[in-house]
Amino acid sequence: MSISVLGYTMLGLLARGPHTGYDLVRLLRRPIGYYWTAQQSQIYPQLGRLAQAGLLVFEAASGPGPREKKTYAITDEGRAALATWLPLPPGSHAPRDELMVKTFAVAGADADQMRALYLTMSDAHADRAADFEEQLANLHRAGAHVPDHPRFGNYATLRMGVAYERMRQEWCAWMAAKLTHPSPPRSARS
Amino acid sequence: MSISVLGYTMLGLLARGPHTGYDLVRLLRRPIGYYWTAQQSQIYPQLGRLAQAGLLVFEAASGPGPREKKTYAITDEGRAALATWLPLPPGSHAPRDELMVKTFAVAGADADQMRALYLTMSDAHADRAADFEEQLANLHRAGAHVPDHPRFGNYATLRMGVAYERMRQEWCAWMAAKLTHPSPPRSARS
DNA sequence: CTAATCATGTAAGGCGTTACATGATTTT
DNA sequence: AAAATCATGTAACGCCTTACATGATTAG
Repeated sequence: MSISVLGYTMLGLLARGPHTGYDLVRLLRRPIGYYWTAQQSQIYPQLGRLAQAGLLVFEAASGPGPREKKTYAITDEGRAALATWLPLPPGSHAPRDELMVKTFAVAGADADQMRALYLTMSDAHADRAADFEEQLANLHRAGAHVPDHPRFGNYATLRMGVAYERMRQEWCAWMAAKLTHPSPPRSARS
Repeated sequence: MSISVLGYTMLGLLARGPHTGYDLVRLLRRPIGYYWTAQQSQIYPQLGRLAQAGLLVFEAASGPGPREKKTYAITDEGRAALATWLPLPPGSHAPRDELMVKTFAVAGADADQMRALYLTMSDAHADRAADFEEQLANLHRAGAHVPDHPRFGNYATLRMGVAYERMRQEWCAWMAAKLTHPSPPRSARS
């Protein structure tokens, strides 16, 4: 009976305005998708559960396909449930950082190959940081850096994204440097 | 048939020396547990699968309880499988950052309550950073900052831990400051 | 005419969590 | 005498991923 994090995530999205399930799939990609993801197949059953709990209502209209198109809107009960959940300390979710697992066991692989991995990851994080910074600049221009702005949530989460990607990029570069031979391997010259 | 990340994590641990399943449960807690976790109930079936694949072998001895105590050791095939997997780019795992979900929907809750949440989290991250820094200092003293050291993997992952906790702490403090009233609410003095 | 977009669902299977179950040895 | 530690497993349930299934409208 209790609502999952995905349920609250969707509630948070619908608190900004009514949407279809299809809309939610798209809205969950950016920027929330950087922090929580869900497959399309999870959305529709979850919408059903939230509606059954009275946190959402929907209006059905004839849709493009064989089924009806349903537009969901949050109810007062839904808003209340969200407002109760938000200030609660987050439950600790299982960390899943595969690169750190590899790093822990780094001694078990070839150093040059591992260095290449960290260089690749460093570049990937740099690219992502640049992307996030651009989005952040756009939001700033739109005034979303002010807490009262309706998209301040987007701004704040993206700020975390930038900080994270930069930190990660630096760590990967540090790691690659550590794995660089102090004197590069050449033909033996005693 | 393919080996899960947990399987490789356990292989990485056993690459350092033979252990029982019980040992692995403990070893998975620190520092790997900061980046990947598993329940005890996952360990034993996984050990069975790895042994069946020929990546591990075990010696059985009479144990304290009703069952035999099995000590697992990595095989050459196991070492080879690990060495192949390590330099591969990590698969992207579903992000699960509940605090960012809450942040995205921050407008839906009372600002003072949310500020209290971010302050609590800021303190928690500061404590964790201090803990990690102490562990890191101990490893440094033991010489684990050198890539050839057998516990360099511990050192490198902890370094990420410190950077992460500091970054996170700063962000939480920033967020709390943002939610602080520019002029605190008093009795109206028009 | 073909492909993409809009739109909603179901089914099978894997992974992970919580809880249950047993029992000897060592520490308090 | 009680509690913690050592030690290995099973069962039920839920969440998530992958894949399947349908079909109208719009864009190229």
